[in-house]
Amino acid sequence: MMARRNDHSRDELQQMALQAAERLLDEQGAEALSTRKIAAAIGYSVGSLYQLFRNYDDLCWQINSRTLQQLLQALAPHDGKPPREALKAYALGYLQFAGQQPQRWSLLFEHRSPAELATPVELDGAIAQLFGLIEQPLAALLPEQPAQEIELAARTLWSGVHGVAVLSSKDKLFHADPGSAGRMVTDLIDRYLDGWRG
Amino acid sequence: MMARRNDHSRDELQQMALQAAERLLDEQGAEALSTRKIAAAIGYSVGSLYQLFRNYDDLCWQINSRTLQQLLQALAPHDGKPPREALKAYALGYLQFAGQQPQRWSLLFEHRSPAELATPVELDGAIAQLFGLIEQPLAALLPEQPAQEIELAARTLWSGVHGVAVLSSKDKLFHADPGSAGRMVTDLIDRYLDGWRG
DNA sequence: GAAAGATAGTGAACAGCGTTTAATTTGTAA
DNA sequence: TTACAAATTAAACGCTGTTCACTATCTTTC
Repeated sequence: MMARRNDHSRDELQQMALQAAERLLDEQGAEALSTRKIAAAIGYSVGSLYQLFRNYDDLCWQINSRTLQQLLQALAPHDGKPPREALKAYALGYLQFAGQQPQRWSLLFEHRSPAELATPVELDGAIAQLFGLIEQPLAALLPEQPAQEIELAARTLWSGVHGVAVLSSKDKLFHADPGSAGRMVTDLIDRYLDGWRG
Repeated sequence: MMARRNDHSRDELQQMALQAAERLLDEQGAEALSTRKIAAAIGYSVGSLYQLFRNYDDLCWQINSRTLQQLLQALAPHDGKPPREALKAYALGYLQFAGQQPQRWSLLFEHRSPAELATPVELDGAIAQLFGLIEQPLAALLPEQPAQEIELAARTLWSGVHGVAVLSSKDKLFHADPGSAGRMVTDLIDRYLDGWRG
């Protein structure tokens, strides 16, 4: 009744585990995630999980990598818009994603790994990709600025949007109005961009 | 050789525990914090800790409350400055604090408690206090704006600064220049404020 | 001062966690 | 059919937060 070798390939098993983990994450939060629960959810023992993932942090990173891909996909449709609208649409999409996927968002930005384990390059790359997305409309809006200035402005502006998303997702903005976060990011973008005109 | 009732009062013990916890936190990170280590550090057993704190989250919240007080104290000296300088000084102080106390900062903003446990009012109050600190110079800079608008602008601007601090403390800004975070927050404040002139 | 009561303090226990490993089952190849 | 290799498991280790019966200590009362 145990040890079925050809039921699923390694990759299939990996996908099954990640999906089960994401389900648990969504339903019970990051605190409740555990290797044993994930293993039980796919009908395997804990030890088998360790043939698919190097350790628990590796598993979390793979979830985060998928989350980041989904986030980038959610932002993609706003590609062709006029620069300022594109920036606002990215920001609102960012906010919306954080609001709709609170647990995955939380795992993405709050998962602490032991200091000695470095975050995988793949994850960092996706974040860099996100910054790159912002640079394009920003460069269009500030044509006289050198690339380096655009780079810094993109990071500045997007850090700001990220900050709103973070505090908003934790209900730390102290504003009863649920739409205030949206107004805040569009306001931030408008003011910041207008500030460059002077 | 055990059970010394009059060596320390309840309050003394509580302070000892919090100090020991902060020391462990600073030296080994939030991951390494544990009730047993804290108890051992003050020469008591685990069970005794539970007479001082309702649970581990309560202990973390008390650490966070102290951290927040220290942060507010670090910002206090910039009270009297001209509005725009005050805002920048607050922002730089915020950044500096995050950089100098990375572990406490991390615990403050990333400690996840089981969802059913609500964050204590005391903590929320300190965050509200922080927002209030920003509203003053902002109101001076935008005298024609109604109080509600100032409130929202303070949250917007400070969320932005917070975002820079968060990404900066995690080295997710991808900027070799270590001073770039400082330039980013002052840039953010300047542009945002200038944006209001139009 | 002795007895009684209250409480600070203990340490073992429980259930859970991530992780490793010896042993076993399975599929494949000789 | 036998031998080998790989997948899978169960048990174990050391850790975690938390609880609880028990003991040692102090305080109060007689």
